[in-house]
Amino acid sequence: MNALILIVEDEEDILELMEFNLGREGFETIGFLNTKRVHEVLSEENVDLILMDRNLPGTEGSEYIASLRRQGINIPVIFISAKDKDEDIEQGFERGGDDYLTKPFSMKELILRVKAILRRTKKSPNEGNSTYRDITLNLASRTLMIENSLIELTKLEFDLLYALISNQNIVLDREYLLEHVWGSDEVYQDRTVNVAINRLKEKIDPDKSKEYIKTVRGVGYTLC
Amino acid sequence: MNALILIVEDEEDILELMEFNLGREGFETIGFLNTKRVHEVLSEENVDLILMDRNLPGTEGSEYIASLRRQGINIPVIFISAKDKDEDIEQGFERGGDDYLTKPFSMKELILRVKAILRRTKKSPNEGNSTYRDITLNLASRTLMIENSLIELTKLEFDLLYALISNQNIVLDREYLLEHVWGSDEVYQDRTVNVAINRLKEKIDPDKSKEYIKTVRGVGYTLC
DNA sequence: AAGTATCGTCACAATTTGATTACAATAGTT
DNA sequence: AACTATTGTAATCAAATTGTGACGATACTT
Repeated sequence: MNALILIVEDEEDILELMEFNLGREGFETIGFLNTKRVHEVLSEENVDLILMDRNLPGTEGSEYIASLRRQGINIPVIFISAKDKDEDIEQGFERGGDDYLTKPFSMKELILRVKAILRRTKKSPNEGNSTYRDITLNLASRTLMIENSLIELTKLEFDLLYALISNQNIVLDREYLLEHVWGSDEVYQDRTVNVAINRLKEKIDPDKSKEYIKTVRGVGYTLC
Repeated sequence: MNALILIVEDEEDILELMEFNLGREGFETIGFLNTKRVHEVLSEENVDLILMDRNLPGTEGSEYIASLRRQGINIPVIFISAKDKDEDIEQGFERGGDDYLTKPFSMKELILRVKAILRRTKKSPNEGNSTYRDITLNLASRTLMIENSLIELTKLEFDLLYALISNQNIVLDREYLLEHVWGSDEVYQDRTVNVAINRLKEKIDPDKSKEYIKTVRGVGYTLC
């Protein structure tokens, strides 16, 4: 999954150049000429890094970032600005910037700094995250994302999906599931699993178009 | 708990200047004129950040860092070097640097960059101030501000909110909370947490309009 | 194609869980 | 010591979750 970088830069040609170069490195980019629709996107998309110009029409970039920080939005930010005085740089960092690049800047250096930040902040693959196709399970927050939309699961449903997702390509029989998901002390019927699987399917694929969970007749269920 | 910064710089007067300025900002520092004893210290002390010169007697700083990285040591590194060519900077980042400052540099900027990196990588929340949405916890004065108005919390309530706020997006189960907020010596019931959470909710959101704390049925509570 | 075993689905009941309130116990203050 | 604030526990209520049985649908076998 490629990192998503949001760019705010009011000079259209510079913006294009940045998007082109970052895109060539395999990053996804969303560019804006001002901050108007940024907040909207931040709440909808999973942005990994923000590149922010400071001299923007209307808003001042670093003030905008400061307001994001006050809202508890801690996405990493690199300021890219012609403001190169010591006080300017100080202000940029104090308002929550992670790095500060002064114009004119080299594309190469920008890319290096982008990578350095993402290397630290982007959740390294499968650290607390389990994925299968377009499903992402986050263990810590106990949340399920399917195609960037959040789906609420009950505890049982979550544990069940986690068992399946961490045993991809392995058919889990009902006995195994009852023991590992439900817990071994109580005694349940095999049908209990059927119904639970069903309720899970209904939540993660209401249209029945994805077929995430495959039934293996006579044995159990699997994600494959 | 102050951050510990390890510095390798072969020019003695620059090293002293750096230690003096960083010390004045409240950082602990350990300075070296070469890399000889660095590894030893890294294994004994809990170093939060390394400031590394490149032109050192004997070793080349960035090569030394590269070897640390190969050993799985991922302490953040800021290179501080007179090598300012594009290729030099590229090499610095590729060998595992998090930032690159070219000599001559301003102490102010160094401190800002140090803080920016520690803000992200150090586990402890930044400077005793934790925020979430419009909530601000001040650890030093143990006070809580919500939308510019002061709210009084009891010790338990404060500690509980602090646990939640410093683990945003992570569901904390009752066992964890009892151990970390209440303390592990005594034995309490799980319900105790419910009641405490309730009292906290009542104080921080009497109208029940904000929904700061989310209940995760069957698991625990989270701020998200 | 018919028969059988297995599974999906639905409705309902049982259970679990959390919120809330009241009250008792404890600690800290005057 | 009396008072107050704080906190743990128990009881009650409401709600979400989950287990079960019934039955139709589906897949597999012959």
